[in-house]
Amino acid sequence: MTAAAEPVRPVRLLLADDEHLIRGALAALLALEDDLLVVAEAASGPEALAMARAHEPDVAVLDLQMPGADGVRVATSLRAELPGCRVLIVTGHGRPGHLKRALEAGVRGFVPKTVSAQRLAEIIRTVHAGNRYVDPELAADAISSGDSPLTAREAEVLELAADGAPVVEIAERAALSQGTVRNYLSSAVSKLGVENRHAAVRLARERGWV
Amino acid sequence: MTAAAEPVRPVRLLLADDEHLIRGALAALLALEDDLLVVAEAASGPEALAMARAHEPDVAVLDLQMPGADGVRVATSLRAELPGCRVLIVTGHGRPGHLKRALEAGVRGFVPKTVSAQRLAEIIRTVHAGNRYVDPELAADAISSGDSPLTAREAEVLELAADGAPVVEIAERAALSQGTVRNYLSSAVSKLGVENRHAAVRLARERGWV
DNA sequence: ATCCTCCCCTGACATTTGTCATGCCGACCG
DNA sequence: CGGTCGGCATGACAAATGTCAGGGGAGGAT
Repeated sequence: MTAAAEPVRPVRLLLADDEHLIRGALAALLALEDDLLVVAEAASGPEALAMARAHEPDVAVLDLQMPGADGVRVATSLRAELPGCRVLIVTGHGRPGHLKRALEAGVRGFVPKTVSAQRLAEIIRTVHAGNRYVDPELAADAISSGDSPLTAREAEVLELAADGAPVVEIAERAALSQGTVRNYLSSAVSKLGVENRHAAVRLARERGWV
Repeated sequence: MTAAAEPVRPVRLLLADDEHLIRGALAALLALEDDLLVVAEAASGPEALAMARAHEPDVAVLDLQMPGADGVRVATSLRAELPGCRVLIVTGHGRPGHLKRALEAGVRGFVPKTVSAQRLAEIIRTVHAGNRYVDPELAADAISSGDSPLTAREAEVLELAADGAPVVEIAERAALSQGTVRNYLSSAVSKLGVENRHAAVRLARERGWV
């Protein structure tokens, strides 16, 4: 484990996760790999962004759920500001919609936290080399969930219905008649094959369609 | 860091978390402490129970959300089978109700994953010494959220309503008239000060009242 | 013992939500 | 050009949900 014999420049990493315990542990484990170097850590979305600007890492390893701005949002900003920085998203419970949003934001890797640290190190190298990596199981979920069958208005109305607001309020906010709102809701419910609008909201959220 | 000079018997730990990445990292970090020894790991509730029976650890460090049986359920079983084994629950997003259930199950410690590894090691020692430790912020949340204002039946009906089932079905499963079911739902809604039953379900879940 | 309060339960009524038949408009195709 | 299809929009009707007034019983307080 010497330096002179290894002229390779290490991969510089940014680690962002709001759970100190995990972030610290992860940093310790990744530090064991000779070719990886953690140059910055962050506990929130905005902090991750600031750290990235300051340290210009090669790869940013971001947790999906963080206070301030989630991993995907950070990735979007990073894409614009630091095009050379690859983004790898790590997540606890991977919902199909997140993966889709993430890929659209230019994220290069997407893995659940169930992988081992060694595997993660490999994936970091893969991503750094310019390749993509998404967890096969999450990918399968995303593909099977497919594209949204909802029309623009249906999605809009469903979103307004998300917090349990009554139809009158939705109608007002969407500048529609109550009947029309019910119609879109009903249509969404039948397209999604669920019992009522609340289940529809849940499903659409899971699939990332709202 | 030698052995002969330190005759203390290390604290034997069981680590249970379904996220391999985190569990592995945690094990590595805790291994750095001379007086802590990870003797078993598990990725699910039942597995944690089996491991505990086999290795009889001094302290079980359990994640709250695991497949099979959650941390609190495991703690309950452990309490009966291995009274000498202290339980410490570690959780990502600490909802007030969980803490209450955990303490009732005889858990000795309850901390969020935002603590540092060093702090966790200290807390493990605290718990092993027979003392209790709960994260101050979580404790404050739990106290401020208070006890459930719902009666037994109200909670029961609300739980049956949780997956969006229609009233008729709830009435059937609870062996009540539809009117009664509506009544309990309505009562719960007004007690919780929310708009409709779905919001009530969400709130009650958050507070741990169902 | 009697009152009072709280919980459990019910049916009738008003409101909200879900479903249906229908019309309008723009896009695409023959 | 005329026809057809899918998205947008509406109101009338049926079904589910929420609200109300009230009756019966258990347990604690006076």
